[in-house]
Amino acid sequence: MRNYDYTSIEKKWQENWEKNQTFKVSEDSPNPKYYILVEFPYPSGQGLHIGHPRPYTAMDILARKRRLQGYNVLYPIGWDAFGLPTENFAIKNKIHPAKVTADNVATFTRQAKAIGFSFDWSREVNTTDPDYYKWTQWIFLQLFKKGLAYKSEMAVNWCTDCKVVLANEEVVDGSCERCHSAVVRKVKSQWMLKITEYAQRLIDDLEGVDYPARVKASQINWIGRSTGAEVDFATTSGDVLKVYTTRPDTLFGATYMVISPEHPYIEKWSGGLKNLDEVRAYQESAAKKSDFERSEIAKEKSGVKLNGVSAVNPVNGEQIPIFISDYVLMSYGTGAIMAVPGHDTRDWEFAQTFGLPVVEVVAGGNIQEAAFTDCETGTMVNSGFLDGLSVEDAKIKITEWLAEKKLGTPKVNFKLRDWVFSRQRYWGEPIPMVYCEKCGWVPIPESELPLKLPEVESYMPTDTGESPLAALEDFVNCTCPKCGGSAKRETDTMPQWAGSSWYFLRYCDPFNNKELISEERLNYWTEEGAIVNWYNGGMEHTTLHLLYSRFWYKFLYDIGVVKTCEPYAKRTSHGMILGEDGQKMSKSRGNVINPDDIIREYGADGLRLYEMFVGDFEKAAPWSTSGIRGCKRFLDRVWGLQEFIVKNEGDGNEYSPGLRSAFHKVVKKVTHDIETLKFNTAIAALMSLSNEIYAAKSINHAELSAFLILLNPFAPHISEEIFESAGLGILNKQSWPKYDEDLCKDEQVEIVVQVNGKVRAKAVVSSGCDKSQMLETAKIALGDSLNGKTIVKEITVPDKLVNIVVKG
RNA sequence: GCCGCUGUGGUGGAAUUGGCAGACACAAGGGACUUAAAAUCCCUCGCUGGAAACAGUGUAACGGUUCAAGUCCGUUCAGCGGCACCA
Repeated sequence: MRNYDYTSIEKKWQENWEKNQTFKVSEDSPNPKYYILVEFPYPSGQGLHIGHPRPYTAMDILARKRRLQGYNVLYPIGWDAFGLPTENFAIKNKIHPAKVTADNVATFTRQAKAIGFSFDWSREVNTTDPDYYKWTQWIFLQLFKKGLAYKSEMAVNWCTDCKVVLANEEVVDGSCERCHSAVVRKVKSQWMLKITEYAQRLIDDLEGVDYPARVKASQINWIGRSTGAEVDFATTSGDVLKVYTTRPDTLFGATYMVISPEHPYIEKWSGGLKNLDEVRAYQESAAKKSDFERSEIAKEKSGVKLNGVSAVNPVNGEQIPIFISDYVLMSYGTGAIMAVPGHDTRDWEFAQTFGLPVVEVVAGGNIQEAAFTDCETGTMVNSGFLDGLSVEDAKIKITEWLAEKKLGTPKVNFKLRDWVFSRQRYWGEPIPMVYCEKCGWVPIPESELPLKLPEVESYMPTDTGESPLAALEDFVNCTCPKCGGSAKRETDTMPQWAGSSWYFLRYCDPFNNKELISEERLNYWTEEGAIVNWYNGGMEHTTLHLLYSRFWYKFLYDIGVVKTCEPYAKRTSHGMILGEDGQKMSKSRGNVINPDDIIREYGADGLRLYEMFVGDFEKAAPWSTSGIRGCKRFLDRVWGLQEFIVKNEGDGNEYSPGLRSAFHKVVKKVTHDIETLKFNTAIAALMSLSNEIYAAKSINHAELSAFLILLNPFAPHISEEIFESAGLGILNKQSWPKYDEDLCKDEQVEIVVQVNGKVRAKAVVSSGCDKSQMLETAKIALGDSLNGKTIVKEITVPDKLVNIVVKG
């Protein structure tokens, strides 16, 4: 027997697959389709991270299994290649970002191929390819035409280090998701996408898809739906101050109002304000604060009373003061609130600070001590016609009352904000819009797509908040497509999330330059309410890419480009691979593992097997060098199985009697475990089976074939090699082994014999025997230990256990 | 604060969903082979007592349901993730 020379074996099979285009998929197959998707990587300069192979191997296992099960499998890959790190690297090293991208893609490709992923490389897409981003731009134009893309002057999140605007989703704990630098507010004119228009559907349609509960919960949480009412408060200035509240039932307890420091009424009222200087000073200090400072919870409530204007509580006619305070956000609801200090914690704190009256309108707590916010148990008091009602009933009654008096309407609100879609950087898709003094914002004609990124001298971001493209006069100056007059191009580019919001569609028809995707291809790949059957990706994208791409897909559905309203039928999420020290891998911690080193030392199959064996796929797992050694040891033993190969007796297709049930059981286990992402237990079952074969010192062709096919998705190279050298043919042309439920059972089974729930003996019975036989055997096994005791109860579980309950 | 999740040996983790807790590995210890080491193979391996058979005990803590609880229910503690001055 040859040595297990994994390096040359892996190379041999990778070349074989490439030459034979083994994993190339076409639409003319008679087999049922199955579309498996992994998140395409951002090709960074560091090369493939040791964490990448975890999800990619998992879905590769599924893809290989599905092919062996007779499906026409699409398992594609591509590159999400626009982005800041590439641009920054290009600036630092004075290389064009396109060149940096090409180099990085080459490295990633080499590494991915070396791990033996069964991607269909012929469908590779790259978001920075003009033939690709032509369609990203096209989608933007459709959004604009439907009024879902608009330019707006607004306070945005500005990363001081990246010098770029961030979407809300990209701000984590007040700092930049990517570089962790401080994020400040900056007023800028930005392209926005109306994702809020889809908020309700993004919640509702989660019902029909198979996502992990935590993913659904996160998205619902992020969208943040609440129900309540908008209520109009008249002011002494003769205006109507509209507020949003989830607790209209507490209206009688509203003793003051608060508006955001950015509220437009402040300008309107400025003439009549006696303390305008104080108000202005507060507005300024609020504007200076970063989002993080402003949202710090522990801090004291601050604010300024507006002297010279007050409001009237519509239910009881009482005059109440109006304050400005930064605890009221302009971006949520109406930017103004009615304050009910008795029943809202923030209002209570504010009232304490400013010595404002606290009125109890829901009995059940102690409002001297703290706000009583419970909606379940309280009873309405001090509330006129609401007195005596439960909170729930009071909400209904007051809402009806408000509607009748035309003072308020029921209202649903969302925390979700529109998506800030402009980035002031070079390396992104140009936004295909021009600004004309006469016509305003005008889309460029679709025939001019793609609007290519021009070559520039300097990619340096600017502190002024302008894109580097703004310095290019040839690019900026253009003619208005509508009136032919002179106009200027938009110089901001799209965020990285743009290209990834629809890439899975392009895989179905990657070279179509007439349409985003052809009708024919779309029909072929769409089924059962979605296009992608199974999408695996990181939890960190739950409220970013996953939400964005659902939004775009719904939009494409609305304009008739796709056939279903959800893109992904099933979503799963993998855990991270941590460093050996249990910390996140990072250069600064010095705990980074390089996949190239691992492949050299343990082989691609060893790496794949280890990453699948390391633990629960959905949980984070620390890297372990001795752990991968164990997996390599198993592969060595698999190689060693070749010593025990014997010719089958009989017709040559049968498992040997001694291993028959073991094989059926393992086929069943591996078949099911892959579907539920329990790769670790599937591998454990294969290890056990291998140990049994070692004990038997014999494996016939039927057994070897089944064993190798089961192992193949996990360790494709070694399994193909042994399969071939045993004269069994080409493994990837075989079909997935079947199991027989009846043959999974052993003829004799060991049962546990308990007395009063404690194990007292073991016994062997024939499988499936009846209750009386089990009891009889159990009593023999117990011997005379039951003497003198009264049997109270006898419990039997078929093929498992007998429990005899005794007294005395 | 709200929402979601998790807690099992020295370690990663199993346990057909209520039926022998610790599968499969890793680490450790002992042995075989070797001049030696590596590799490989064999044995031991939750804790307590015992030479052993075995007995007791044990799944974060306490309580409950049940013939039977890691699994179900209640309370508490600890940790992780998401949201968060969102009215």
